[in-house]
Amino acid sequence: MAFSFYIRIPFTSDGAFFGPGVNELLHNIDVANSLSAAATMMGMSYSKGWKIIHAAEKKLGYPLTVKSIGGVRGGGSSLTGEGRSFMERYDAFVAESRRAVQGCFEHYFPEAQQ
Amino acid sequence: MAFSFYIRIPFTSDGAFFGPGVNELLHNIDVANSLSAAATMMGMSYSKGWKIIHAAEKKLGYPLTVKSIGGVRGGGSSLTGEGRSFMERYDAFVAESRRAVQGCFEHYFPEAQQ
DNA sequence: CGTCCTTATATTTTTGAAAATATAACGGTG
DNA sequence: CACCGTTATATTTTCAAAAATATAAGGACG
Repeated sequence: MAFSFYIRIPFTSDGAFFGPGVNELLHNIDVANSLSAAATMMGMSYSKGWKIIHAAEKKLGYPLTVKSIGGVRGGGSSLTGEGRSFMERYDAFVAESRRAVQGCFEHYFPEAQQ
Repeated sequence: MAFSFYIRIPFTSDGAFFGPGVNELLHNIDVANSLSAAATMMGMSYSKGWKIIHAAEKKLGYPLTVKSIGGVRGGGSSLTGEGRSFMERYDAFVAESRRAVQGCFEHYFPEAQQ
């Protein structure tokens, strides 16, 4: 018996805006330089990916990605400095939190280990 | 800006079986001695409450509640020793985990504090 | 200037979860 | 023995979230 562990960062009380979904999108945008490709990589429709990024940027008040339309290869997306920073900090935050929670879990549910 | 924090404990990879919902149900059953009343207390239909408890007990392989049908006041539900233990340990697990995650969050997202 | 592939939305369709409803059994109590 | 409020389920209905589809615009490039 293991445990699953999700963290989302809501801006206000009206819902989460940053979680594993946005984070994975940012990672994929960083390698593909394309939101379209990033979404496809994770089996997500472009329109959903766009909505997620759009909502996160709106809540944060600053862009996570820079976009271009038209031109070579039709355009593309890449991370802003703030976008990369947010992604990296989110990664570290989740990894560290996970270690702590895993420790708590093993303490309180010893019968669950294997 | 705050963060939200959910922990669920899945038995296998096929989904969570114990989370805040079951936990709150157990707490309410403990004060009301009734699953019906417990569900109502949290704006949940009886049938949904029953399904949640039923699924958790099935996954765990032992009962969290003892039920009686008919008799005084129509019957009722109360916690088994294992049910109370699980609930108490879940409470402690979540509280301790939350403190740790809050610390991580403040470290990585200092701009989010107030 | 027509072709590509992308971003950017709006709109429609699908689907899966939640809610509501229905029915039965049970057993003290008046 | 009828009543009441509960557990126990199965079935139907509602509804909101997700997915799919559609349409437009942009700009390098051949």
